Amino acid sequence: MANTPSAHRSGRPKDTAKHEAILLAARSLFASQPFDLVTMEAVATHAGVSKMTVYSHFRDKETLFETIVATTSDFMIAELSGPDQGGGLRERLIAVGTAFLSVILGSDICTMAHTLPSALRANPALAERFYAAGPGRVRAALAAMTAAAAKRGELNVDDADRAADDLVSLWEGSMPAKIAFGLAGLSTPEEVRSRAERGTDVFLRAYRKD
Amino acid sequence: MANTPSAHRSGRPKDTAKHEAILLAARSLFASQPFDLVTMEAVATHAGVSKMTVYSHFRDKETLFETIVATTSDFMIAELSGPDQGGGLRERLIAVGTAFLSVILGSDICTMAHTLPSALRANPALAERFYAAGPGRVRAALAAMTAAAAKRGELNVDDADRAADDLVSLWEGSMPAKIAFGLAGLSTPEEVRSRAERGTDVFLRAYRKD
DNA sequence: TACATACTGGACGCGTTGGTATAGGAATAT
DNA sequence: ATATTCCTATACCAACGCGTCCAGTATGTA
Repeated sequence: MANTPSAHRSGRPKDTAKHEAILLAARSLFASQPFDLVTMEAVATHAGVSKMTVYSHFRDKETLFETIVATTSDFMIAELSGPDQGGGLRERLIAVGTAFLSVILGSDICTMAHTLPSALRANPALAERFYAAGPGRVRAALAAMTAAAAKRGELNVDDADRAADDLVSLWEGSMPAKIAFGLAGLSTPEEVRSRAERGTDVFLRAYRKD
Repeated sequence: MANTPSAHRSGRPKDTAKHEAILLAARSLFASQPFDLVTMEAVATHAGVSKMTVYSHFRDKETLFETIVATTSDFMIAELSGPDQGGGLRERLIAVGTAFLSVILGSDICTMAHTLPSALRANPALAERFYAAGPGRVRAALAAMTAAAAKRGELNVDDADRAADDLVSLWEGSMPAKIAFGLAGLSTPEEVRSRAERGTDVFLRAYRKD
């Protein structure tokens, strides 16, 4: 667990600015390279802090990494729980798709999310939590939305889970693979929006009630 | 480069069986864990061979890894260059999809293909080659197929590249992500076939000429 | 002021790993 | 038979990275 700077009885309190600087530097480094290549020395240097200070705020490297993952996971959940209600089906799907893609393709999380799995072969529980908080959560929500739309007669879906799978796949396209291979960088908000619209339209062409 | 066992002028020739054993062990290890965690000692032990023998067959760790990647890449190309001609459009697409998915989801390549990118941040040329030999090659072939089908009036495609992207995405679904996160293992041939058929059908529903 | 805690900077122990050196034994071509 | 090359086993080196210790200094509370 992290040593969150809390109330002290006496003495000099921990510098919360340094705490944040360490987290920021660590996030940046973990996002740009796999776990094993990130050195605690680099984290300290990048944060403008002594290595001992890093160890004073976080017990060890794994604890630091877990803290980053946990806060990132929380951020994803917060991002995705926003757009629930809205106009028509197409607009609602595009809104969810935009929120999802902006996290997956448009933030510094994206590189980390794709270097994470290979680094977490030894920690499956954490990987599962990460997946559940991200793509898994979105798919579940989308399955519910498509099922409801089918009940209203707007869509023609046999299997809601598979339909949700298809929709997410159409949104993402080949971007995750390209990012994982280092052949694509961060997407702009315009690209994200465009992908969400196009994927949604293709999805509706395949699943529309005619 | 690999020291392929070649003709000798005199003396004891290199044992090709050991050469293969080293490659097999290395492939298995590189497939199950990222580059940095694979030790040459483990390769030697796993191959039932002395560490010195490994270095006698391959100059260093990177050369060994490159050899694995190159042969794997060649294997992908060979697998995918098979199904070109066939019956109707749907059958041809399903054939290509099955060949593609059986490599991506059904062979030991799949785990390596997803641990590879994070290990190759420092070697973009190799990553690009690997991508081009796999998904890139399929996408190019599919773009040509869909463009031809559109010209024949069978499909309604505005952008052949994007259509190919959509088709591959529908084939893959969430499987690459799940594999990367260790939440899914090798797929059976039946699952591969099923995914190829379903993805193709959804694609055709979205892009059929009506 | 006195005390307690945070931070720095460097040095270091320890384990791991890539790669080398060496010595002895085994297999094969000539 | 002999030279040559392969293979093994072990010891060894250098580099690296995590985590710790320590002495000194800065900065807060009581």
